[in-house]
Amino acid sequence: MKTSTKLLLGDCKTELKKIPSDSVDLIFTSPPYADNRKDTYGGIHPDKYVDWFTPIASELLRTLKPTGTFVLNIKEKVSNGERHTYVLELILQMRKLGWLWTEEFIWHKKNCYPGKWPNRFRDSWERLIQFNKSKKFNMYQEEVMVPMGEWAKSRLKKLSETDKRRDDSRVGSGFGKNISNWLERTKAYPTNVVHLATECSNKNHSAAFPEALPEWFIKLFTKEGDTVLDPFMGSGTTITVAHKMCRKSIGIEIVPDYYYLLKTGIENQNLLLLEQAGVYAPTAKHK
Amino acid sequence: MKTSTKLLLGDCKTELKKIPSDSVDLIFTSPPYADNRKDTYGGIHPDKYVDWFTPIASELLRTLKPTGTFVLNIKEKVSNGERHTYVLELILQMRKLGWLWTEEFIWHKKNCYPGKWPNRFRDSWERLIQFNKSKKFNMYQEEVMVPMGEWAKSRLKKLSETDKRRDDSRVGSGFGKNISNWLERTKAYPTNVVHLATECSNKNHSAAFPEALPEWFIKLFTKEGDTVLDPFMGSGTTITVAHKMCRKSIGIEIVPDYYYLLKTGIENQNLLLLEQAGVYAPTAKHK
DNA sequence: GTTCCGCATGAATCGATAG
DNA sequence: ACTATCGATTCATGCGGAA
Repeated sequence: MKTSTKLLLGDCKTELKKIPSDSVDLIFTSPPYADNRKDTYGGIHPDKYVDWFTPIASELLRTLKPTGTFVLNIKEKVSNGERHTYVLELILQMRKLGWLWTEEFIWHKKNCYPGKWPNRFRDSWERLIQFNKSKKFNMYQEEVMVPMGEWAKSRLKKLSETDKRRDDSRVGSGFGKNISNWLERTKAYPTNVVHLATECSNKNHSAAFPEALPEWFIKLFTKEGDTVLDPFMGSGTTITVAHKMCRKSIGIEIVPDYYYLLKTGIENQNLLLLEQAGVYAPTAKHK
Repeated sequence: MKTSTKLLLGDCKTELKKIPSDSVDLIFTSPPYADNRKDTYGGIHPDKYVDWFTPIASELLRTLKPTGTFVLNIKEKVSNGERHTYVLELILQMRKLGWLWTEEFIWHKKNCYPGKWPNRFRDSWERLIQFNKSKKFNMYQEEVMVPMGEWAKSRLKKLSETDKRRDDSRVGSGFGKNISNWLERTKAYPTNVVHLATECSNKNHSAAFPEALPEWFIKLFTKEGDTVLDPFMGSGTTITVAHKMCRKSIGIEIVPDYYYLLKTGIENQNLLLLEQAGVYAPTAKHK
């Protein structure tokens, strides 16, 4: 299982040129939202957002394999009491560049930012816009199947608890195998709404999105050994997950602190894997 | 409690002209999606959708009160493997006409249409796009508050007891006022994701959306006696709900069958109300 | 070892105040 | 008039210490 993680320090507009054409299976990224991250990408003004993103989108199109997918996590800000239109304009612009707008997934955030205003409710969803280079792209739907509705879920829960108790008195009866059959039959294909909580107050790293989010799309659009690209790496959630899932990955980050933090993190992770191999492999022999 | 329901038979583009300016508090509608309802509005081609809707949007803007709200339920079709862009273009066009794009709610359908395709999942959400005529509009947020999450509820209960004790030792510090705020907090404001089930297999009428959907927005944006308009009435869900909720309403429908069906339905409903009044009012006297 | 509670913390938004 | 900063508002979640 050979994986590699390549990290690039710099502005993705230029760093992307180092990546060969038709080489990436999945681009999953969350670019700085307009007027955010002032310290890094200069806090792009909403009105300039499309112009800023256009050359990057072109480079991304070049690097993606024809069978690959680009998932863009973004949400428009409120500006002067209205939702700003730069995301809508961005989608139209991307199509002009040659991207296909295949789908729009919704990330329904279980725990969204609090607050109260006279004219609007809390914003609890973000866009996950799926673009493709061609109509034929890889999609591994079975990898993200979910347990069926609450009815089946609760029933299974009780069933399995009963079975646990029964299992003590029925060792080796082959009953467990039936259960696993049940489990597989109660799975269904998901929809285009992903319902996940954000990971806040995580001491070590505060990411824009939870690991489960890139994990879901990496499972859906890549297989082991494929290449995942995140041109706006940030704290590196996408890259970390890709690495854990045995995908090759390329991350680009403009802030040195983030870059070096993740570089060290990945190196430690590799070391840990080596250690574990060193620890567990021999003990297994002693059995 | 005087309510009225006015039903108009015809193309809303012309029928809307009969409605006075600045007279409507809420427009809630689900227009025929592109290429749907071929028999009625001629199955508007996706590429012509914005042009077709523009004059209607202008008329709607005229009829709405400055404090009113327009909620548009719509979702783009898949066309040639891509999501069509007519909804995005429509939003941009509406702003050119003078509408403010205040917010986009998501209707997350609990039970969405079944199906399986190799390149996409089932579509389980629709847009509920909120437009306004001015930045100051009526919004009755308390009307749609929801029970807090189980976790917060149990914790708050205990927290408030601690605070009660503290309150005894701090009389007159103005602290008590905050406490009473917290004590009554068993409900929370909702978010901009509305999570409702579709009404499937309703024998008599197949509506585009469940009654709970217009009900939520009617509660949120109008009070009793206000006027609700649905220019694409269809089977009349919005109008029926508005009538039940003691709002005045205006419905426009181009298909005679739908029009007469609802006309009869509303008349029967009124008759029922009269009957009930006739039955129960006298018995009350005998008590 | 559980369960319970206190606390910090968010890709937020508005309105007021200040340059 | 137009932009920049700041405080107030609010709620689900995970962590860590306590019973």
